[in-house]
Amino acid sequence: MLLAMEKRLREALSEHIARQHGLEVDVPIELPRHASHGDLATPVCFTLAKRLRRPPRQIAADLAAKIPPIEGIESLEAAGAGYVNARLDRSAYAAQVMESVEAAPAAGGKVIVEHTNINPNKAAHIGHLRNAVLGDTLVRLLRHLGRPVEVQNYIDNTGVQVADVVAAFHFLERKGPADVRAMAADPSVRFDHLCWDLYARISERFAAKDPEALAWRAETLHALESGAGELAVLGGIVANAIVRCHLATMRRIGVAYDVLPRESEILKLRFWAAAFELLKARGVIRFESSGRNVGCWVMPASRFLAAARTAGGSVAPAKEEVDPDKVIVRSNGTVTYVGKDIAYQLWKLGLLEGKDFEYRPLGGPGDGGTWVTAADGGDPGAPSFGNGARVYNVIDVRQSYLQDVVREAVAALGYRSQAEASVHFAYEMVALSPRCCAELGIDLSEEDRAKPYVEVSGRKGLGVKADDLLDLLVTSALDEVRSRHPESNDGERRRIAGQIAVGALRYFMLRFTRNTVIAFDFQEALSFEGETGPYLQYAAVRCRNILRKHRAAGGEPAEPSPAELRHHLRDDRLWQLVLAMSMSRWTASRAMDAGEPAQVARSAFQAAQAFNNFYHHTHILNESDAGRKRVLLAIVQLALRELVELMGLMGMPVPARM
RNA sequence: GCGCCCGUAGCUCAGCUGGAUAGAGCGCUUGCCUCCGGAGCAAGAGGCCGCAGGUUCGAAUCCUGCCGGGCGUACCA
Repeated sequence: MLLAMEKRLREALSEHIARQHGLEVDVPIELPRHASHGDLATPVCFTLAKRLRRPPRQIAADLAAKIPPIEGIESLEAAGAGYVNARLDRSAYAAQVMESVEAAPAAGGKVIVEHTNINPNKAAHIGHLRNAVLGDTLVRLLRHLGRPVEVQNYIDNTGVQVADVVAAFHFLERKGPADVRAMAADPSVRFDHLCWDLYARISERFAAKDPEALAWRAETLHALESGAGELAVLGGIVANAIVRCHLATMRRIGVAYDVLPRESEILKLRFWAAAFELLKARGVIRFESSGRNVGCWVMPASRFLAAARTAGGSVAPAKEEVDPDKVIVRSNGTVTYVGKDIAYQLWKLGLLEGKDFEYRPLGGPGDGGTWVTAADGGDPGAPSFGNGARVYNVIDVRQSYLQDVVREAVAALGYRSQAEASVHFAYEMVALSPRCCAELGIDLSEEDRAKPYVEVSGRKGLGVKADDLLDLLVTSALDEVRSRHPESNDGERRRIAGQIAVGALRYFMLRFTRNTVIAFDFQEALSFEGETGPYLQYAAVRCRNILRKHRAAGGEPAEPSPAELRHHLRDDRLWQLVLAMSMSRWTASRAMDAGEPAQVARSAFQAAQAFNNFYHHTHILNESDAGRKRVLLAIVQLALRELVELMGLMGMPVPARM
């Protein structure tokens, strides 16, 4: 509704300016910070002032006086040094907002969002949670705005990281497929947590350049890539079991996927071979017959380094030993990670002709309708995936360089518009605060101690596991619920505690903007007071309590008459509340334009604050004026709808009570 | 060296793409339950928006240069 009014005002102003002054200008509309400045405002007269050579205040006054009436807008007035402030027709606006939810605008082409992408060799940690929450919120935002979305979670089941854990099982632990399978199936063993420790153990050997361990790794990696032998079998067991663990963890926080494209199928179906031919044929990569990268296929730096491009071509290496060209195929003929990623990106964009996966249902407990790639023998009834009009890769900012290479490779192949439609949805890492390290009992190196925060490291086993954090949140929420609801049964208390834990976690991951490093701290993450998820949930629960009590007392549905709305919305406080509780679509749209899910979090918090303030100042159920009571109850319903909508965008559960 | 990001209240962060008097949470001080649950509300103290120039009607926001910090820059993923 707000979005529609904003649009209407913008169009009316720009039309009038075009007619009156013959100027085509962008009319920025903003929400004034102070209620006294109206409901919507524009500073457009400041830009007009220059071109018309007249003082902005005069133009504003002129505009406000001469513009024909706009439906839904009660008045326009010049204010300040040259603003035009608009006041909405309160009762008309409120009546519309209260009666209907705006339908989502028309959809565009399919959007693919790839997120989570955790190496299937150990438990998920807090950094992965940020990725999944950000990705999932992006998905919810897009769907809310009417876009068809496909969610992909790429599984690198043949990479070094899996190989390392497989090597640890086989060579270090002397476990065979049967043993590992049994461990993975044992409900008393947290298999992903076990692998976390095992991975850290064998990584120590690699870090020490232990030649024996390095030989194990090479042998295992080779076995995984060829897909033959006991090590390969072990690899399949480990990766599949860990993927199940990750999906279970993500299910706890309400994150699901449409399809899991796997590296093993990409290898078997030879996606890379097709991409390689394309890259060679179109001269995107070249074979090096001399120099540092002799025997490799490389992508010249001028292709992807912004500096090199703007400088007009060749890159002058600062030092001889730095070669900015990117190796795509190694001198031993194997393809690098970027190469594989280029092939995968091409497939996602529908540009890898003649290559496609087959799929089968993931199956198993709680598969949630997820499909997984199959090299052959796929389900003939499987949907088709890939071929997106737009692709978001949710990957942390440290991968920017590689993502640039992938994108520029797509562009260099001649697919400019598809490259434009490939978005690296980057975010900063989750690191550990010094206090967090101390609480985990980690003794830091001299070097790390000097830093403001320490990076999570799977190799060092340094980090906070996602499940552990969730368990802590649940325990903490459970204590709170127990003390508030001594009468309710254990099952219900657990359910509520779970909802609070998820709400707290998701809000925490979203309240920081994408390029803020989160220095993780238990005290902050476990807080349920102030700007937190439970604060929002509690505001919604309050709405529900009021409405429930009203119904229990035999109250009528809250449908204020137009006259009642007109009368009672003269109260600025009530009007501001109506306005604040009708912004979700505007917020979603702004957040999407800015590519910043944190704006949804912010906005939801502000809505909850506005409601809580209202709640404390206004008694609703014992209001004696029947008309005013209907208006107040309608506002409560509006607030509930708004809060549920915004929390839904963030994937936060809304408890019935708490 | 080069590239990207960050520097705003004691701490953690917002700041709607250049607009009106720079905001929130935590912490601190002080109030608020005869009333819809206090996971709350209200008030207060706390700011050379890293520094210096520049652009303009107007700069926390844009440009340049410094000073701090982080991350990249692998024939690892």
